[in-house]
Amino acid sequence: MSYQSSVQVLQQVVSDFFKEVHNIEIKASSVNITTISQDIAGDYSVVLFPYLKRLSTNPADLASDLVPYLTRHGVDIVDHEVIKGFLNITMGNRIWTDLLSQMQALGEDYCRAALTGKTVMVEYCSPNTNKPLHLGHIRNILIGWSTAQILEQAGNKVVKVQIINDRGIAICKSMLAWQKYGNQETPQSSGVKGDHLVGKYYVLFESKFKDEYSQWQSTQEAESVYNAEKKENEQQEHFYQRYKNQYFNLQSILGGEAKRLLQQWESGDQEVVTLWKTMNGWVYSGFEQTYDALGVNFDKLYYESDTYLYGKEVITKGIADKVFYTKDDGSVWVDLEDKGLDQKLVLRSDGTSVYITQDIGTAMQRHTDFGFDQLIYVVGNEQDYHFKALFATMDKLGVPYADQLHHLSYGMVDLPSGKMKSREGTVVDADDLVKEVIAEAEASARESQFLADLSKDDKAEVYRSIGLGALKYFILKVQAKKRMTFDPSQSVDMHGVTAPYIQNAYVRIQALMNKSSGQVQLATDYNWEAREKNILIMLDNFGKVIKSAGDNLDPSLIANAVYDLAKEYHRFYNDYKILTAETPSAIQCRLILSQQVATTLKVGMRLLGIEMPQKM
RNA sequence: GGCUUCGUAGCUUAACUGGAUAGAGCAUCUGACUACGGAUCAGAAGGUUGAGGGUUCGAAUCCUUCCGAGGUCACCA
Repeated sequence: MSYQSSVQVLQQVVSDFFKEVHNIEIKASSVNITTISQDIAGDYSVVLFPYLKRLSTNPADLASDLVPYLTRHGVDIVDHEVIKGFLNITMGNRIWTDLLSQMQALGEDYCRAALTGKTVMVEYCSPNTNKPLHLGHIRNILIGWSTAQILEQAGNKVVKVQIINDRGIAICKSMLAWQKYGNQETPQSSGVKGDHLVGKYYVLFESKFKDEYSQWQSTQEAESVYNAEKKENEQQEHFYQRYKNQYFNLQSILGGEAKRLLQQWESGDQEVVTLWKTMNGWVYSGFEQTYDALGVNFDKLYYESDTYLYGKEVITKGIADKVFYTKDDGSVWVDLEDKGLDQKLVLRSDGTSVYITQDIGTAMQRHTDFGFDQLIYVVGNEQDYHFKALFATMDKLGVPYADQLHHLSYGMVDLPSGKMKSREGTVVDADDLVKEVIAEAEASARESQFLADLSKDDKAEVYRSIGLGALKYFILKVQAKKRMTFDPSQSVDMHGVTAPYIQNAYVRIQALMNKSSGQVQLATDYNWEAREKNILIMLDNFGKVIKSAGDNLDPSLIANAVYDLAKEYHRFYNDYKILTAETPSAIQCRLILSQQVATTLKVGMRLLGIEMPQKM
């Protein structure tokens, strides 16, 4: 049995009306039912505008047919009014009691959708193994995790995966720096978290390379390269900035050594592979700690080192099938101009794979493994073009699931000073940030009388749920596609549109429940107040919000709905007595309403990855 | 420059996917129960939704031209 919302029922009956009385097909889901603002009478509004022309009638006449029909078919309307093209209806009292009783019977499941039978794969995080996770990853992780939870609640089977970019020149840089300057330092010997340790050597490499490059710039060789390759009127400084990558590839000593490591790795050199495994192992255990701290996990990990070869096979087959073409220098390309894109390289002239090669292989591997109905890549919007090209290429390859691939593109996180730049040391580290917000929560919760009798561990758990909740909510309440600014010097808010505000509503209800005695049962003779009906309408609508968040891949919809509900409840709580209400019926009904609010808040926050404390 | 995303109160943002008088929070000012838990509530002030034009019963939302900001246009990932 699943919950049927009152809006759904209304939509269906209105749709039936058009079919039966006017013989026109209007899908129930497209019937526009809206809620009504405070100062206009009524509970729901049926928008009549769209049908007026088609039926060549006016709102008043249409309403005078529709309202009796609705009443005849079980919709209890006690009052109605037509304003412009809006038919505003006020429902009978019983409807609200029935709704609440249905919700109560289903508990948390009232807003869980029926199973769709579909498998959705969500890829998120997907870090490189040469640097620790930062604020940008946190946004990715939270969006990915939350989207996965939402899709599951919406009735899908969800598989959470990531691709780990464990291969390539970047990790070789860290390895080389460690070999040269590391003195056998390990996470155990130094007490530094593994990913941070490897990150340290990556930074060290970059700084040594920078020294080498600037020294080179004063040599004769540099001078002649500049003269040979500069653009007209190009300043020396500007040229050297532009030339950096080529220098790394052509002249650099450190660059040469790093590239040799990469070649040795590709050819399976045992010593290099062992070092690679060891250092990646450090990184993985570091990442694992960060994931734990954030409360997220994955069902399956894919490693680029496994999938890139598969991608190359696909390319080779694709050449035979004329999907790809080869240039004189041996490089392989795909022509995407008929899809409004450009030519795209898929294999280098030396036969090695590039980013897109690996992604083609990975997608196919995943489809073989799980046969997904949808694959969602949670990746920043700087890669919009890459994913367009990838999907277009998959389509050219003729895979039947090409149109089931989606890029959930999210905006960058900026600092007040602008972009985060690792070179300038302005990157906000994920581990530091998590610690900081929890400490912040502790600072504001330490005085709380309600936590006095908790054990130290339980207190820590409360601080964690508040601090982490505040951080997660702060990030998830903003639509994913928007870029956002994060000011690390300002502590995360604890008031207003925040997780603690919502958690507080939940905690208040827990306190009510603990104080209420005995069985509570829904009284049938209770007249619902307008404010209570507002809450009921929100509860009723919550399943629809989840569906919409799933369809749009947008957790912010949940974040906003949960806040609206908490706010409405806080208002209600302030204006009405609950445990000391005037009549026993009122006490019972308000308690059950409160309980269902708490349930809904908990479900909603769980979808955002935020836990609810019992006390705070 | 091509493609692309975005532009809403001082700041951060919402708007049920085209619906009614654009709704919140922060910051500012003023108030509220001798606490069913004050991380709360009520009120004031703050808007030509970047600008112009169009589409229609109706536009922050769709189309179009400007203006402004970001991303991307690697044999990097």
